[in-house]
Amino acid sequence: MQGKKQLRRARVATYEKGQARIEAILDAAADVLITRGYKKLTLRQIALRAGITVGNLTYYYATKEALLKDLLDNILQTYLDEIDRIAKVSDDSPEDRFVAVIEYLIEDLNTQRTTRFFPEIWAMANHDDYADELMADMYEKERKALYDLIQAINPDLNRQQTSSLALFISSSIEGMTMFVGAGKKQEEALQSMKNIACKSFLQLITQADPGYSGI
Amino acid sequence: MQGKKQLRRARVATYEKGQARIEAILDAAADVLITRGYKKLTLRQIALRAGITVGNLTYYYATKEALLKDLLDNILQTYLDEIDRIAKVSDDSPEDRFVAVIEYLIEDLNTQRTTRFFPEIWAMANHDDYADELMADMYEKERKALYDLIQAINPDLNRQQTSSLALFISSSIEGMTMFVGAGKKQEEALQSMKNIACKSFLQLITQADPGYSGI
DNA sequence: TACAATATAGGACAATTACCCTATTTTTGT
DNA sequence: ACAAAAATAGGGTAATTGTCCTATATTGTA
Repeated sequence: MQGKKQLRRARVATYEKGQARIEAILDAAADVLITRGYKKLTLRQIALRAGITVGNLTYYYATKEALLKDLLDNILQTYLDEIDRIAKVSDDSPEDRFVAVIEYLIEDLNTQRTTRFFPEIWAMANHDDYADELMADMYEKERKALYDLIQAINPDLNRQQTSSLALFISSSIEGMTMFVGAGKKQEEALQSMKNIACKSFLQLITQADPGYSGI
Repeated sequence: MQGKKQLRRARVATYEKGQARIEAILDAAADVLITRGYKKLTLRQIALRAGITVGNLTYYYATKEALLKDLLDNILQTYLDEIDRIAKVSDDSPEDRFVAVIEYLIEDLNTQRTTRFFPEIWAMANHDDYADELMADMYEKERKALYDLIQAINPDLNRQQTSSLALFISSSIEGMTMFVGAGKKQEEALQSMKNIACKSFLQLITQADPGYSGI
């Protein structure tokens, strides 16, 4: 039907050595993307960083596209797992869990992995359907976690209000990526941002008359 | 001293034709960057879009780097001019001017020029010192405009509090770039975001006891 | 109208890229 | 221990890239 390549994923590595190699390749790719950027994310750079030859690299990933898919899957899943883990700690009150999630997301900006990787993905998503889809999935799940927490804090909010708040909160935090945290000029401002964010978000959620009914 | 190229800017075009050509080149480059992304931003693509030959293109820009500098300067300056223009309308109350700036920034997300261009710049800034510097300058000026408005609304806030608020507000809005507006799934949410943002930001500014004094 | 400056086209170039192919080495199950 | 499978290395290739060069065409002005 279409002229696309068949192999959309990594070769199935049966031996332990092969499995470890695939991990090493993905680690190397992430490292190149973070330190050198998407433009320099070449098979040769990846192979070099992984300590193997290009021939060996293409044995595991027949196409660069397949490698990229695995790389994105891999990294985004890490973040989703962490969000789920934190949001589901049921010991604390909804407010405490909400604050914990917000603080985790903002503190995560202290890692170069986050501050460098996400802008690359956002740019990729502008022109790569797969990256766009995967990113949309991730943020949808993040908003779902926020949605549930907001509902638990203030059940009087309707669906529309809760969704809008989740979207506002999620995008607010993502926006800090370019300004605070690892390697940024406003690095020391991270604590202030946490304080303002928590205070402001909780105020939005708990106030009786939310004047942002939407549409 | 260093082996860098000399020509950091466009050739000085003395004739009208040359001036118009440089504009056409920058327009074409912006178009390619927005529609195809940084990876496809090649001299051949730019020349094609501008309707000239590569030979002619390199006559005006001896290096790709020089073209990129002019391109970034050009686009970022557009945004700065607009922010200045709006913030300095002195007829209205500080609150009204503040809301006008916030609404302008969010409504601007309805243009593909904004939603596509900025993620590309953010990614570039991660690995290109010039892009990083230029971007930092632009946002610093944006925060300065917000700083003045916040101070006018609530003079009781100290420097630290005002700066933190400006940073929070600015980054909050930038974060919406990936989620609402032109070509995004949450496109219809733009109005909700405007409402929530204005309400929330004004609340932060005007409340008597800001518990986010920071460091 | 000449003529010098400016603008344009077209091709050549070395470097880099993703991908492919084949020969060789290493690993594993029997 | 041995054969089959898996893993690895190394080189080859066509396509694309930024830059350079030279020959014409166009323009403004003395």
